[in-house]
Amino acid sequence: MGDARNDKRQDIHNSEIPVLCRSCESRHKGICGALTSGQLVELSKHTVKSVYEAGSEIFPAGEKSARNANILSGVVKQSKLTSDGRQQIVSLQFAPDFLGRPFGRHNDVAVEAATDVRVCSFPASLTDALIGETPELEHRLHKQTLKDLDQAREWMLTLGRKTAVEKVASFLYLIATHIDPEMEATDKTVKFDIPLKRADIADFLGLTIETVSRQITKLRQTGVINIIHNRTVEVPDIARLRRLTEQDNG
Amino acid sequence: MGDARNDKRQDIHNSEIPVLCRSCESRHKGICGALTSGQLVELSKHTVKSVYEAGSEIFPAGEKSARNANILSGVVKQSKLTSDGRQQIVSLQFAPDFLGRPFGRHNDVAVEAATDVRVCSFPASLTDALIGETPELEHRLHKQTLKDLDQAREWMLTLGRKTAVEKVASFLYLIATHIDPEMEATDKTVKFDIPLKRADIADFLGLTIETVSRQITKLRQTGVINIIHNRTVEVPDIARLRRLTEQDNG
DNA sequence: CGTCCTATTGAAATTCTTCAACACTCGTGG
DNA sequence: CCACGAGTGTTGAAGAATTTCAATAGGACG
Repeated sequence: MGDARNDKRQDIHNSEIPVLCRSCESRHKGICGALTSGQLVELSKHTVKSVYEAGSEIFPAGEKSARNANILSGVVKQSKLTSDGRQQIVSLQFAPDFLGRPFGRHNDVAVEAATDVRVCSFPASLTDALIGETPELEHRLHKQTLKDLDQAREWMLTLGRKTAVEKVASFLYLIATHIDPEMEATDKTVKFDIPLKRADIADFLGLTIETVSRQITKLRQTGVINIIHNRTVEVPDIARLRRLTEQDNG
Repeated sequence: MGDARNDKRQDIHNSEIPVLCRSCESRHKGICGALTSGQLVELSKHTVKSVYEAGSEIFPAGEKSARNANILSGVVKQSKLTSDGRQQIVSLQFAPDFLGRPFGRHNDVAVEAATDVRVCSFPASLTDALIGETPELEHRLHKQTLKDLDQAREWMLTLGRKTAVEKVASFLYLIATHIDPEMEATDKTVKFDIPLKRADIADFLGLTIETVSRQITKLRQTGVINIIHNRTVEVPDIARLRRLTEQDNG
């Protein structure tokens, strides 16, 4: 990050870092990088690693979650429901993102595993206490919230103003660039697995399953993508896909 | 807020508070409440009050804004554009919200006055410096960012999964409850001015002007609202309007 | 082998948009 | 005082995009 505020990390020696945290991405890119080794030791005493199967619920909607977590691997979806059951996915999150709300705010969003997911969870009260003693921790959480806000607003443009093909192209482009950020620049063929099933893609794009399927077919027929298998996609020309995210001819 | 972290405000005496700030809503409900009187004096030396006419640009899109601001009055819209000119409003903001991005992050959003707007602006570098010395300030900014994120996600559900009538009802309900938060509970007839023109409402809802107009007509014909004048609306039964935000029959 | 889950495809129905015409308000200037 | 034009909002009819309903196919698993 090159952030001057990270100075306090200097007192961390590898030998003092809990085994649990040694190889964890959150310690570098995630929020745990704001903590001293002493704090990490304290945190790790209350920490549980767990695994959620694809489709299972991590935190229920509409409750102050008693625990927070860091994503270790997998993709997490957050979704909202209307009273009559229509669903909208409002966020996809990847390792090493933080899950849950600080300050006891309740969050009217259901948190579910989209793929199999591994997380490292700890009591929410502990997060709040650590925030109180470590401004750098709040700073990191704040930066993630700003990033989440940017992504939400970017997606509002997609939901409100893009056509069905553009939406599907935007989704594929989002996944491709999240799997490997380098991918944005490359001119080589790019191959990846879509971490969602069609129903989830539809709920993320504000479309029906059928429309998603038809648009994928259209992208395949025009050579923008190759479908290796339902979930496995090849993109021969990522720049062409990116162009399609904003103009459905092209 | 009843927040224990506000202790440092005890050293503020009214006599020491800059004239500029004395009657400002931001000092209580906004971010300035995190500052000591000394910091307020310092801030006020670099502060400018300005007025923007409805439709004028406050900060351009895609630049690191050199200044930040607090809204004193009026409604501010933030919008995103596709390369071919389609527009989506991603946020409406009211006094005493903070405008601009801390930490020199650039923000790919155009900030415009929806109504006539008064703001109190100051150099972004000063905000960053104050954040460094006052954790409570970052805490308040963080809380506003969390609120913005919740609103963005709520609106994603509206954009992705609601019908045209539901969208317009959601918009009217949003405005009604923002004009006066008490309004949510009342069973009396509620009257207010819509702060946006039809084109803006359309850009906020992901619809066309014509569809917005037709849905407003429909709501009028079914007695859900009375149109006093183009921008002036009466809602006889706010609970009925709220019900319409999630099911277009009702 | 049958069943469940996931995904695709077709045809009809619906919703929303596009294009076009018209109405209202407000300010300017003859 | 009235005419004119710009900006804003409404309405109708035709067209396009997406959804809905229905049928089918493939894979995973007991």
